[in-house]
Amino acid sequence: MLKITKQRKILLEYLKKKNTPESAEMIFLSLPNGAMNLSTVYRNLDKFCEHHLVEKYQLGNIFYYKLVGPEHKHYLVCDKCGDLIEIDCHLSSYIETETKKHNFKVRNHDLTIYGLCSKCS
Amino acid sequence: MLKITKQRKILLEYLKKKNTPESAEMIFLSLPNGAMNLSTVYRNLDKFCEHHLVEKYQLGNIFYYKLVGPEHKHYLVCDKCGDLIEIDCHLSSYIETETKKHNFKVRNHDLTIYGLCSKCS
DNA sequence: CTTAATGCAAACGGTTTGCAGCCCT
DNA sequence: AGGGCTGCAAACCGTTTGCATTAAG
Repeated sequence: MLKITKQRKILLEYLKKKNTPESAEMIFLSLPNGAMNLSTVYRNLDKFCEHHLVEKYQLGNIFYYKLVGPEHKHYLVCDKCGDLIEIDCHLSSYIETETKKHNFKVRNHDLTIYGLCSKCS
Repeated sequence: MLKITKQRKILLEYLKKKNTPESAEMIFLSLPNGAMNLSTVYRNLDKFCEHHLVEKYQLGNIFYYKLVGPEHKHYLVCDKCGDLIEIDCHLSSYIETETKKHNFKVRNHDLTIYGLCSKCS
């Protein structure tokens, strides 16, 4: 089970408010000074992932974390300003037919669309 | 324009044979000993990307490179053995409708499906 | 009590970069 | 001849890890 520590409460509370994918460093810098160590942020985010409380994405070389919501989502990433725009996932039937062809047992999937947002284009 | 050097010929020839996504290191290790430096592999792969000869993917912390083909493809990635299985992309209409909603100008997209391949499950 | 979580600092590893010399054109 | 390309080694940077200390159950 997951021990409830001061740091974990702070982290979960933060993630609950900001419900967009955020990097460990973004989170760390947003927290009150000295709230916890950067490695604690990393370790706890990974712990949360193990317990399926949080999902881990990857954009560029950076991992982004987000509380798992009831709905699976994807993101439009702006090349210029880096903004993330959430879109609904309607891929289940496509993924099912394609993976069945290869007898592949799906665990997860990840779609990212790159381009320019309305402000930047 | 792109200067034709010994190293670039070797690289392109290699990519042409092996038409699956490969990491810089995989490529480097596959080349005859001393064919070129690792940083030359990286620099040239990136150069090729700039010139749209090569596409750059990202799986885990590693970049994969592949000669651009006429068709856009996606990959099933096996959690266990790391194998890549190519599937066709049928996402254009989904992406078009979703991005139009947000006035987003698409440059590229990337779908990766994780799970277990037939051998490993 | 005893086991897991934390802080700190150092390591990691894939990728990038600075620089001197070399090679295409 | 000159600007791009290469090799080498060092830097980079987000992430991970080892270890001594602290706190949760």
